[in-house]
Amino acid sequence: MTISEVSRLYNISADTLRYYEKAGMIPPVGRTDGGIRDYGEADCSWVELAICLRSAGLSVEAIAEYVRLSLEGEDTITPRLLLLKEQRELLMGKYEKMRLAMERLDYKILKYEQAQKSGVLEW
Amino acid sequence: MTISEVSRLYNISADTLRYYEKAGMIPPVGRTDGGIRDYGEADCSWVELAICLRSAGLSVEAIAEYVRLSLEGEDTITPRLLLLKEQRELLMGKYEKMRLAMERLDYKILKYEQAQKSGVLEW
DNA sequence: CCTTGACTTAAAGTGAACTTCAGCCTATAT
DNA sequence: ATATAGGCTGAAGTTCACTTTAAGTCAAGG
Repeated sequence: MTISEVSRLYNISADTLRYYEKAGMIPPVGRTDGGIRDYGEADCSWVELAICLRSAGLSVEAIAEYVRLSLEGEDTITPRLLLLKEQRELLMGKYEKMRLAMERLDYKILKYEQAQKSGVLEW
Repeated sequence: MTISEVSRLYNISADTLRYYEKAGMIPPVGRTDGGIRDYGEADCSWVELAICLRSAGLSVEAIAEYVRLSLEGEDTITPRLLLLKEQRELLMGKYEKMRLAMERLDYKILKYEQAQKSGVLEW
C-alpha cells in the first residue's frame, strides 16, 4: 500500500503519516527498491492505533514512547503496561471533565429551551 | 475578590484570568475606584464556566462567542442555543473517540497482564 | 514613604502538533 | 523518451492557547 492509499483509508494526510513515522508514533514503514513507503498489514495496524490514541488526546510523546518500548523487545512488557495504565488514567481524567462540561451544557440547553417556549428568560 | 484570590480559588494564573477577560471568554470584570479588578459572584460563575468548558476542549473562540451573544441581550437566545448545541455535538464526538481509545487501552492492558502472568507474549 | 501587588499595552516566546515548501526522485502511461 | 502524477527529504512556517517580558503607572497597607 502506498502512502496515499493509507491516507485515503484512514482519512489522514500523507504529510501527517510521514510526520507520525518521523515522530516515532509508528515503527519505520517498509520501502520499495526505489525508497517509496510500502505499508503492510502490520504498518496499517500501527497507524490505526496511533490515530485512535491521538484522537483520544494521548500525546505524540506518549505514543512514541510506547512504540519505542515495543520495538525494544519483550523485556519491556512491564514498563509498557505501566505506560498504558498511566495513559488510561490521564484519559479517565479528561473523560470526567468532559462529562461534567456536557452536563453543564445540557443544563443550559434545557434552560434555554424552556425560556424559548415560555418567552421568558428569568432563571 | 481580587484577581489573586480568584486565581487561588480556581487554580488558574492571574495572567490567564486577565487573558480570558481580554479574549472575551468572560465578560469584563468590575473594578474598584482605583481600577483594580473586583470579582463578584457573577464574575466567578463566568470564570468557572469558562474553565469548565475549556478543560473539556471547547475553543476560546466558541466560549467568547457565547459570552458575546449573552452580553448582547435577550434577542440572542436562539443563536446561543444553537451554539451550545453545536458545541455539545463536538464534545460528544470527542467523548466517543475517547471511549473507543479507552476500550482499546483496556484490551491491551488485559493482554499485557495475561502475558505477564503466563510469561508468554504470543497473541 | 516604601513595599507589595495590581494595572496597562504590545510584542515576543513557548510547546504541541501539524502543515507547507523547495527541490529532487520514482513510477507509469503515452 | 517524456510527461505527469505522486513520493521523498529537511527545514521552515502555522495555529492555538497561553506565558513571559518590557517598561512602565497606580493603589493599599504598615
